[in-house]
Amino acid sequence: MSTVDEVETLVTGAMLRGELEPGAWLRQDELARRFGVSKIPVREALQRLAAFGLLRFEANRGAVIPRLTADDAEEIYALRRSIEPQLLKRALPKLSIVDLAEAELALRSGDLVPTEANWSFHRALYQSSGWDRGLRIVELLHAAVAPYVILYTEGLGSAPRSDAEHADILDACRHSDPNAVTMLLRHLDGASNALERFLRDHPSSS
Amino acid sequence: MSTVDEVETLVTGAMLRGELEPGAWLRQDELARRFGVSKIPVREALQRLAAFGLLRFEANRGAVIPRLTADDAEEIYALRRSIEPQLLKRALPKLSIVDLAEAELALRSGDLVPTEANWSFHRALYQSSGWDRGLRIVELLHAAVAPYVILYTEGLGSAPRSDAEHADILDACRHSDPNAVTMLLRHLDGASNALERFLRDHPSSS
DNA sequence: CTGTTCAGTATAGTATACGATTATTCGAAT
DNA sequence: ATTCGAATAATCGTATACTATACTGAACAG
Repeated sequence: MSTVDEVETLVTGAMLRGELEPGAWLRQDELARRFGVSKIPVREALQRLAAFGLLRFEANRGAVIPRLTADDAEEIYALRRSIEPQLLKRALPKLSIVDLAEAELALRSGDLVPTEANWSFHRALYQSSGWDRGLRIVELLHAAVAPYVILYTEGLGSAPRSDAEHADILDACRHSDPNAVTMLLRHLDGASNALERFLRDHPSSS
Repeated sequence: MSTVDEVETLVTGAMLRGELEPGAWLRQDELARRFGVSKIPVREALQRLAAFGLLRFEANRGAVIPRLTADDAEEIYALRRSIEPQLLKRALPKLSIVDLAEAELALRSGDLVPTEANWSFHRALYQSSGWDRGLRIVELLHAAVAPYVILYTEGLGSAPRSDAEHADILDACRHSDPNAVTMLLRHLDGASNALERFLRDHPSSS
């Protein structure tokens, strides 16, 4: 695994855990020091993430985590709803014991940040689809909304509604029940509505 | 526009025009010399493209244009069929004179490489959707299949079937006819089948 | 007191340099 | 003639170094 890969993993993880707030500037020297490398691999990793809009390079000002508008959230969830059900549909007949165990583990791990646990759960169910591009796109869509999902769930203590839906989906997956796909769609609808409502009520100060 | 952006545009364009064959190695020094810059911005641009799977970095061997399997093509077209109709649907009521003119221009420009003209046409119809992430994802999916589309259309002289479908779609768009969306879907189905058949008949030597 | 100019500082962006890894060449041995 | 291996060349990946741009704050003018 190259240095660039490692830095990318670390930064993506930080985003999924909500450690990088919207509007925050990523100081290249600081990241380089923190990871014990030079700026070069740091910049290359950031460019990868910028390719997906996970952060934005502004000329001579560096990389910033963009603030999302309600429209952004609408787009991101539209993309997720387009792609994720297909990933699940393809993975459903191929789901292994390991996949199911990982999904269950993600559900039980109360210590994880909810957004990271959420992605672990979804990834476990998708990873056997064999569609690497789609999986990667979806991961970064998750990371893009993570900072906001954390904002609106904090205080709620790991949304019980979402947890229940996850459990239901996992149950259906255990029986290779194709209803899992429509349940996933409804689950995404709920998440989408919640986030869009939050963003309209709390417009990020530019 | 930063140096990295320029290099990225040049390399993406080269891919869309099919100037970079599958399996080809991208020599960083050579690209740097060709563009009159150092390796650093070249590598950063390549990392952006690698993020989408448009090329792959192999440890200590550099960046290579991956060969597609029929499964890859299936995934790519599944993603395109998921995303592009939505882009068109959203753009349809907002299509401007300029968008339509650009689309028509792309149809008429017989001198362009077919894959580049094809993307010009589609982009013209999608760009008013306001969904930048989706647009970007779709562009790179186009670029990913371009080398193969060129292979199987060469000799055929700009597939007349596809051209006719484009003309029909454009016509529907002019009247804001929502049928344009289903026509687009069928168009993608046709392209998908053609490419998958080609790849199964001509499996790329690893 | 407010606005503006002008150093000084911090940071980004790119070029150069160099060790590390991989590919290639060429001669020797079978 | 073919294969093996060591020396050479080519290329990558990253660190260091330099330049350019943007931010900060103090001195000054209005």
